[in-house]
Parts: sequence; structure tokens; C-alpha cells
Amino acid sequence: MARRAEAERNDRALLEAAREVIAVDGAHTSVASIAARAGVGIGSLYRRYSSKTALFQHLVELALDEWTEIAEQGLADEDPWNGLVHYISTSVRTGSLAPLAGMVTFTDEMTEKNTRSDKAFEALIDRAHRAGVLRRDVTAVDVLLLVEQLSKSPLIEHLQQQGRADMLDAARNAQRRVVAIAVAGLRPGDQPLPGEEPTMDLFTQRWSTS
Amino acid sequence: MARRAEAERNDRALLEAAREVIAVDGAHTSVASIAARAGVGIGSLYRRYSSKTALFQHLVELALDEWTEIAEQGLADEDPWNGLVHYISTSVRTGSLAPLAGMVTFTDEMTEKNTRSDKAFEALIDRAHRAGVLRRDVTAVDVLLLVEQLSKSPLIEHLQQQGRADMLDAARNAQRRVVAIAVAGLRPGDQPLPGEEPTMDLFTQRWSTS
DNA sequence: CGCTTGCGGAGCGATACGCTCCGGTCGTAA
DNA sequence: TTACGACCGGAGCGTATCGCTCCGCAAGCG
Repeated sequence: MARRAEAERNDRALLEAAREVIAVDGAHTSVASIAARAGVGIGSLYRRYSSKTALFQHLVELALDEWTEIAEQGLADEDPWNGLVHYISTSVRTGSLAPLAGMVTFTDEMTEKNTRSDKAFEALIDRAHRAGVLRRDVTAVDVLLLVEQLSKSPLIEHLQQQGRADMLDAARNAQRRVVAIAVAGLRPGDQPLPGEEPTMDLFTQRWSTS
Repeated sequence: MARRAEAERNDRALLEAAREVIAVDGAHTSVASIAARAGVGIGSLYRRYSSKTALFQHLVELALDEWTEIAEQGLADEDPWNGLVHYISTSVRTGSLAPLAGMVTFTDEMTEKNTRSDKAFEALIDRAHRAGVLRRDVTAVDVLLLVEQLSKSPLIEHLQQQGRADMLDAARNAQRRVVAIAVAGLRPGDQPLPGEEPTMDLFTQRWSTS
């Protein structure tokens, strides 16, 4: 059926559009803007997802698998440093789903996927530590927070909201430079990091059921 | 007059509360939440400022002077590196006003203040470059974008929104570590930064009159 | 004790939202 | 070619929330 294929295309477009719009406008964004960005009607969105929250839930479910995959891609690279950089730069590019925290409820399946993702990522960190390419006082949580911090670019978001497509390339280039600077700070250095090592629940508490 | 003193206290409380709330909720925040955070009524807010936009305008005006002052404080430090770090860490702590971009109109006086601020900051960068403590391919715009990127902490914002004050200290500590990592990336290194050097209008175009 | 000054917040009109529902479109099969 | 039904887009409804106005009240002053 050709209609089926179109429905699947619409679904993928919806998910992609939702990620983009959420990255720019946050979770407060309207379903109308998501549908418009995907090039479909509001009706089609609600035929596939029972509510705005259901769409967000599905987004997070998919992202959990994606993060695991990115970490495993990093592990597939034989160079520990390049593998880590691959994880960071890829995660930054796909954009954060942090604004959705508190709007989705974690199922048992999702927590399981989450621990799988964490395991793969920590293996990536461990390997970099052992190879001596990552400064020893940097923990996995430090890197996760750094990625999250870099995932949201106020400049690019502003340009997209204003429709200034002419400067988008320059902004993305500038963003890549900022990421490169931050990543360079992960190499072994002389100045120790301040404070105590952060705990993982700093990162996970946000997704617990509200 | 005792009433005058109270009004001034209220005004300062309003400005501070507005910065805090904007940093957490963005420019979409309601005047009610600003007034509540300041511990004053909505009426008092509107007696001082004719509209929400007028309050934001005043916020940006004050911030322009503040940024100049921070840069000059950095220049007052005889150590070029410490001076630069002072600018970055202080700017990050006071929080970004980027969400207000597009809501305020730049007066001639404000553009003048803006160039003064830029001048002081670029002097700070120049000095660090000449002293060899800042990698040469890092420009002033790179640092400004880095500061903006670090000014918004999704983790801290989430904890404040959820009222999880118990984890705020740990989150702030983690945030300081992330900033330290990024700042470490500014030291002279081996890997060159990607792409071309960004231009200053990337940063300034956001504040032009809409 | 009356007057002035500044206060807090209830409530109004307007806006923007999530979601429903229906008329129209197009692929499919006889 | 035509009748059918699956699927589409989006107008519009009820509701929540917003910026802002306005007024009753408390506190200092002569």
C-alpha cells in the first residue's frame, strides 16, 4: 500500500521535526509547530500519537537506543581518543532531549536501556583513561554534563527562530570551534579540577517518574 | 523617607529576581513569577516599569555596564591568564541575558556601551595572546560564545524548577568542573581549531533592532 | 486624625495552547 | 470510469495562562 509508506515517512518526519523544534524552543513548543516543521497536518500527528506527551515519550525511547549505538560506534574505533571524540561530537550534533525531563515516565524497559547506554559509555571513558589520553580527574558524569552543556547553542537557536538562514553556516562553524575548545580541555593537563567528583544520580534523577 | 528606601530595595530585588528567573525559564517567563521571586506584588513591578519589555530593557542596560566592569577587573589582574579566567568564571556565574535578544531595542547609548565593553574584553584577549597563555587560534568571539554556552546549565535549571534544593550544591560543583574543563581547552595546544575564525557580527546581530 | 504615598493581588480581556472532528483527496479494485 | 474507503490537512472548541489595570488597604507624616 502506498498509503502505508506515506504514513511511515510522515512518522519519521514527525520524530525528526520534534527533535529539531524541541532543541530550539524547548518542551514548551506547540504541537502545531512540530507538525508544521514536519510538513504534515496536526490531524496526522494525533492519528499516530495519542497526545503530545506520548510523542515525547516515543522520542526518548528512540534516543536511548541511539545513545547506546553512538557509544558502541565509539568503542568500534580502535583509537580510544577518537572514539571518545566521536561520541561527544555526534551527541552534540543530534541535540539534547533534556527539556523533556519531567514530561516522560520511565518504564522498566527504558531504565534497562538506560543502563545499557551508561555501560557502553563508561567503557568508552575507561578505555580512554587507561590509554592515558583523558585526564584522570575527569569522570564519566563530567563528560555527560559537558556534552549536555554543548548540545544547546543559543546562537544557532536564535538564528533559526529569526529565519536568518544566511548566518547559519557561520554559526555552526563557530559552534564546532567551541566544541573543539572544550574537548581539548579533556586532554591530560596540569591544573586539577575543582571540587569533588560528581555522582551519576545528578544526571539520572531528572528522568525519574514525577 | 523610609518609603523611598523600600522602593529602592524593591527595585533591586526585582532586577535580581528577573535575572534569576530569566536564566531558568527564559524570556517567556511571566511577570508574576518575577514579582513573586522578588517578594513584591505585581503592582509594584508595574509602578516602576511601564511594561515587561521595559524591565527587560533596563536589565540589558545594566548588564552592558557590568560586562565592561568585569573585563576591566580582569585587566586589573597583573596575570593575563588569571584575568581572563576571572572574566569567564564571573560572566558564567552571573548568567546570560541571551534569551532577551529580540525583545529589547538598542539605543545609541547602548551600542556605545557595547563597544566599550567589547574593547575592554578584546584587550583582555590580546594581552593573553601576547603572553602566550591563550592558544593563538582562539579569537575573542570564540571565547564569548564559549562563555554564553557555559552560562546556561540545564541541570541547575531543572533542579531549581523542581525545587530540589538538596542537590543544588552538588550540581553547582559539577558545573564548576565543566567550566574548568572548557577553560583548560583554551591553553595553547597541539590540535588546531576547525573552520575559519568567526566574525563579531555573529554575536552582535542578535541585539539589533527587530 | 485626615492625608498622602506606596503596597499587594483579584480580575479583565486577549492570546495561545492541546486536541477533536470533519470535509476533501487520492490510491485501489471492479 | 467509477465507487469506495483510508488517510490527509486544518478550522475551531474549550481551557489555561498571560500582560496589565485598578482598587482597597497599611504605614508614615504633620
